[in-house]
Amino acid sequence: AFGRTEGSWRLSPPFLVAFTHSSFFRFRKHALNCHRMKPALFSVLCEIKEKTVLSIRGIQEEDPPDAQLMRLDNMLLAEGVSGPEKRGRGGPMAVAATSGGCPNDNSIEHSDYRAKLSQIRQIYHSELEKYEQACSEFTTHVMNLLREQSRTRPISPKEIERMVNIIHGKFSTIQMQLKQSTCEAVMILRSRFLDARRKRRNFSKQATEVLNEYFYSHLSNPYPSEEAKEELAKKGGITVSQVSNWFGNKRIRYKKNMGKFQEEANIYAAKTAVDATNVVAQGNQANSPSTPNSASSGSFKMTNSGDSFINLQSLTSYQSSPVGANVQSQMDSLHHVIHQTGRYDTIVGNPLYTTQRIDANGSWQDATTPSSITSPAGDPGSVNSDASN
DNA sequence: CGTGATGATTTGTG
DNA sequence: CACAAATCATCACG
Repeated sequence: AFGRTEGSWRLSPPFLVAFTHSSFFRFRKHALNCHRMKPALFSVLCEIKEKTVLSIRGIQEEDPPDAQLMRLDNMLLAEGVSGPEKRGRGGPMAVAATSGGCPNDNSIEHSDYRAKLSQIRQIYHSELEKYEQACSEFTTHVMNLLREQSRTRPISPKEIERMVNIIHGKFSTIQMQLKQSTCEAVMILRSRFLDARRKRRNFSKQATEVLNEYFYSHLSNPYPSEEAKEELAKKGGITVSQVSNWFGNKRIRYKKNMGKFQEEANIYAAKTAVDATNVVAQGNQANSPSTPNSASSGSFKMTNSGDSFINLQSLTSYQSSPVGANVQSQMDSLHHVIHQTGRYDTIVGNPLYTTQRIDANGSWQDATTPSSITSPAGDPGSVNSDASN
């Protein structure tokens, strides 16, 4: 009767047969109860029972795979399969819309993942519920049978309890199977999602625009702060980690061969330098070190004083005395503006001081270069004399 | 289909 | 943990 409800659980037939057979006795029960030998028979049965039950008693094995079940439980909980039901299931709707106005493919993939996960969760929960229901049903059924039989044969409450425990044990192993397969499904889904995440989609025009703008206007120190990253992420409709990835890739690739990026650099520098040039030009004339530029330098660390010094040095014809390091971003822009306005004809295939600036410096990251700070006149115009006429 | 561009991941370092 | 560098895997284009 039990196996009929759902074919999937594997209860061994003998386990069930023992109880279904009891109906066979039913029609004789009355006769038996009324039999005059019944008390005697009962006592005999009790006697036999007395001997056998003790031997059975010792087999109260506690299941050792308890730890594994805990592990599965924990994983399911961590994966959000078990635990509180979060949202409506299944629907391909409901995407956590990104703040940017851009169609973000990542969220699409994510929602797909979520949908499938919730599907798994739904199945898991319904199965679990079914199991529990069936378990309690079966338990009460068995208990009723045993109670009924206890009138004809000796059955102590302890035994009933033990029986119930056995049943629960059986069902819990089934549950564990369910949990295990659910875990597997989640793992498969997860790995597939990770693979899918690796599937790359190019950023939107807007995103690359914003990122490149920042990169080339902070070329001497292209390390956006956390805030700046968030800002860029918001503007570009991508995540902060994507911004970080982008800058990591960009830095390494830019450094690797800068000639390839010259055109791009000029484009973006010209784009952002329009306002910066004015400020710089004024700043140059006034030569005021304390003028805080508003546009390009937000909240930056600017720890590379050596770098900035070299930058300024490369423009000695414009800058008579050292200025605050926060002007350097405008310098970066200015570099390219000069390229474009002054020597744009010769720029092709000839990476000028931009290249050499980086080369002379070695890298962005640790721009200590202690030598040039104390002795600025060490190698005066070797690098930049041609560029700054 | 080959190839460079490009986003993401991995590995190693401080 | 942020970053550099190497590497992977896909995209986009001829």
